[in-house]
Amino acid sequence: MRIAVVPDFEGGGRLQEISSDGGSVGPVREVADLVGTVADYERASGPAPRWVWAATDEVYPPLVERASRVGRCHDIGLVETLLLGYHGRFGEARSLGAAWARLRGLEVPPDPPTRSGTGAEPPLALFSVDRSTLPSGTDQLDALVQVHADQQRRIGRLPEPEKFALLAAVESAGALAAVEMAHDGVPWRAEVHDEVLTAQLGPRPVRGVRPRVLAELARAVGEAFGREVNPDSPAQLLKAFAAIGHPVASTRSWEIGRIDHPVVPLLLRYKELARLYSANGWTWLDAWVRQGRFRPDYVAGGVVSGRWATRGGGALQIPKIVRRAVCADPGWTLVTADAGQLEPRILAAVSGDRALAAAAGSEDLYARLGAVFGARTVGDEAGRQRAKIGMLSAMYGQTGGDAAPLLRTMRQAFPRALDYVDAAARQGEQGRLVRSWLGRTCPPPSPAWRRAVAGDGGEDDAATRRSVRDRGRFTRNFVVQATAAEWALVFLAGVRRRLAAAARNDGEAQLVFFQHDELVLHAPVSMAGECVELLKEAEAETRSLLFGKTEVRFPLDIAVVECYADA
DNA sequence: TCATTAAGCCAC
DNA sequence: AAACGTGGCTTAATGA
Repeated sequence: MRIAVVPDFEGGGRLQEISSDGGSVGPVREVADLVGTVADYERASGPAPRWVWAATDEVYPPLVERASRVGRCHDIGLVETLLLGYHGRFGEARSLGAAWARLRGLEVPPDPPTRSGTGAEPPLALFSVDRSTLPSGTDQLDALVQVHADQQRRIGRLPEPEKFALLAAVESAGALAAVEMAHDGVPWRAEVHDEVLTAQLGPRPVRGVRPRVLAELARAVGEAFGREVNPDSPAQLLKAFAAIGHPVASTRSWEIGRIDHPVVPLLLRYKELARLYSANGWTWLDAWVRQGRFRPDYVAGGVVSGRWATRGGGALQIPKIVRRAVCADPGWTLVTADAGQLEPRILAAVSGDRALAAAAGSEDLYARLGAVFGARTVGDEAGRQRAKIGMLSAMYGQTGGDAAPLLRTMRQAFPRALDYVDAAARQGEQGRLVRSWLGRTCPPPSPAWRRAVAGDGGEDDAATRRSVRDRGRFTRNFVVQATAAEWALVFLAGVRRRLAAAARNDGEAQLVFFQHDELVLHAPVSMAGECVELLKEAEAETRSLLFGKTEVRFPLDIAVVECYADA
């Protein structure tokens, strides 16, 4: 059963039961207490409803705020984005109002501007404002029901409707999880974070002053150069290096690291610490951690490949050293699950390459590949490294450095896998679209790209060739990265469903962090074993839902730890 | 003065 | 070893 719901933003709303194809509809219900009504439906026996609403990030937060969680939903905006993308219409407006306008042949309203993040500040109003793009006077519930029915029809007409329906379901489930994780937050010990910072940088300075260690390093860098230099200024560094007889093309760490001069270690250390200070220092701590929780503002489906993005807080780039501050509450534990070597395993599964699939049946795929790259023994680390670079080159389109001979070896040993990514690259270079396993579609090239490639001769040939190759690398990587992202979404949805079933009462065993191919659960110590089992079950389910019977394995690196840094 | 761009580095 | 995909975020530099 599906239930379309439109909140009135005063605590109530209107609902209507609909069939899954959207065809038959029940009577409209008007309720004053939406939270209670949703909870009643979720508690009722029988199959759980799938809530159909315009946008999860608008409708769901007030429910979660009042401890009313749902199992499943259909997010009209996210599904519209996927459907538009499938037909090469990436970037067109995706709101309910836009979809309704297209359905009715009316002028399509632009999407409302995205709200900005609030940092650690809690949202002001319990019920957010109505950001509907429907023309005033339109029956919002009626529009919702019609657009939903239309989306289901459009999915049904696709070549592989079941796959796309799965994609729509997990994209929506991800949106639910994103709201819940933003609410629950990552357990974060500010005092541990402060200890890490103090150990690295010296005590917290007053506003506007460099921490002691950074100030000392900056002074030492200046002395080594024989002139005053702001180490934060690439332009000044370039001049300073030229002045000491070591001209460099850039001030990137790896390039500077090759220079033999006493300033180099000082500068590299400065860069490392300056990064920590500015990106995840005390300012970040003040802005993003409150009452022992870091609450990232996730943007489900925010990346073209289907990965998530974040708005402020940089939750997807938390440096390793800072993870020391992520600690379970007393009596609780963290259960982390990392899908190791996910992308090459995905390539093995989607390409159907027998040899690669066989290697992907083992725990360490790269080690198994080592033999192909001249490793004499199983533990030959150099052979394993060559295998890894060869594999990554195939998936990322690297051609420089040592990649070329390794790629030739890859092509010989794993022809079908290489054909798969090569074909995607060719499609891209021809300006065509490529899709993930479930049907997420890459954006088309820009009009400027098409003009340049169509080429009336006057264009810069080298630049055009480069943008063609860039596009090829993008589509080459897209087919793998986007499928890996949907593996992660299916997994996430499975874990989330199992956690809800395992909950003994509200608030137990939460999903608190999701980072591309890695999940972190925060659970009472007594539930750790249960969580480990549930993660393994979800992996098995994910594998079979996506790829049916396959030799490929997706081994999870699971750790039960007090601190994330120990995972 | 404020908005935008470039460079650089963090994560996967 | 160092021109290889997706991003976010910060500072310096540039421009209106």
